[in-house]
Amino acid sequence: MAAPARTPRSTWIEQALAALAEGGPDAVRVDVLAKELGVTRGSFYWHFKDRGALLEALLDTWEQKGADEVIARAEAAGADPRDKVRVLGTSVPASPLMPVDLAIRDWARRDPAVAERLRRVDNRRMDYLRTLFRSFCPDPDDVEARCMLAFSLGVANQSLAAEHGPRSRADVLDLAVEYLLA
Amino acid sequence: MAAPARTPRSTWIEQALAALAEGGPDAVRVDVLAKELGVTRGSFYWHFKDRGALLEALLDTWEQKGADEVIARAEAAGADPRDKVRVLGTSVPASPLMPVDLAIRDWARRDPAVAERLRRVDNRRMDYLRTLFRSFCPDPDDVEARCMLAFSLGVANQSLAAEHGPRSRADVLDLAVEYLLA
DNA sequence: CTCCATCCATACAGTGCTGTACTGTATGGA
DNA sequence: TCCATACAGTACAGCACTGTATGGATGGAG
Repeated sequence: MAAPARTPRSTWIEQALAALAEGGPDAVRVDVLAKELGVTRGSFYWHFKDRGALLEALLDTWEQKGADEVIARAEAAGADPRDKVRVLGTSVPASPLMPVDLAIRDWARRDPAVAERLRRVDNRRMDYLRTLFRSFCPDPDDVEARCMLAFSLGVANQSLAAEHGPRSRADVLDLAVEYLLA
Repeated sequence: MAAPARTPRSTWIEQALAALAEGGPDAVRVDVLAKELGVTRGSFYWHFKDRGALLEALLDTWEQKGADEVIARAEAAGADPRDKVRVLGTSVPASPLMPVDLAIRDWARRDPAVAERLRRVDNRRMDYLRTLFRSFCPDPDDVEARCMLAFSLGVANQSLAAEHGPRSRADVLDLAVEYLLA
């Protein structure tokens, strides 16, 4: 048996995801991560060919669980598709994965390979959303419009700095979701 | 009279905005801009104290015209507030300022000073949106929900990689806007 | 014509990061 | 006991970029 890894690959990837969430891909620096993990870069270059390989690995893990985690949480909400949408409305903005998501979205704007991954993940999410809305909304155009609005709401929420007077953001989010479910 | 500046401050700022739009704040590099402009950094350090000063100037100019330009375009659309919203729906995604906007939005997530500027601009925009929706929508909760959705749509549109089958993105955008105007 | 302000070039020191080569070191299996 | 595996440390070369110091060049004001 091999000795248990002291700083296994997955640890580097996790730390990289955190760095990505905080500062974007440019903040994913090998020696910064090494310092945070309390080791030197000697360890890193045993696990990864180079910095690019880490970025690839990071995107791989994100792409795998990017769509599924959110969908699973919604599915756990019960039978009513409207309830599932409501759960998405409250859990998505609060998710710790959201900052990673936003960073990758920004990254995708300038890296076609990342854009391609994002396309796949977004399509999976959008397909799921459509199944939810279709179940209580007969007109396909209407479904598409509401899905687009719902998805936009989830994505943009974190980025919007606007305030709402007496209302909290969570209140407005609820109002918006109910508007889409009407 | 002084000789006309060969590479005036404003040129540096414009180029910096382009770089920001393409690669985020980390891509705003003094010597890269200098090469693009065909001069050396000697010129830059005559106009600006350091790289930080350029970033500040860049944010200043963005903040000034960030809200007003979009609003002006909507106001020029005629008298009907619904038409103004429609104009926003088609002109905002196509605007060349949109990439800058998105880059700043991402930047704001990690820089409180940028976040503060964004807050001011977003509030100006949101206030304007509210006046539009209020004119044909009596319930304040409803106004807030629709404004949030409309704003989200505008912001998220560029970042969403999802596809819509037979429909084009522009089609879906139209559908969504009409849904909000119903 | 001369002077001064404006603008740009050049050269240099310094920093932060990458990647590579090489050298330990702890652990478990043969 | 010896060796291979899985890490981790050290040292070095190199690159990209920053900021500074200094020295022109150019053109209008006097």
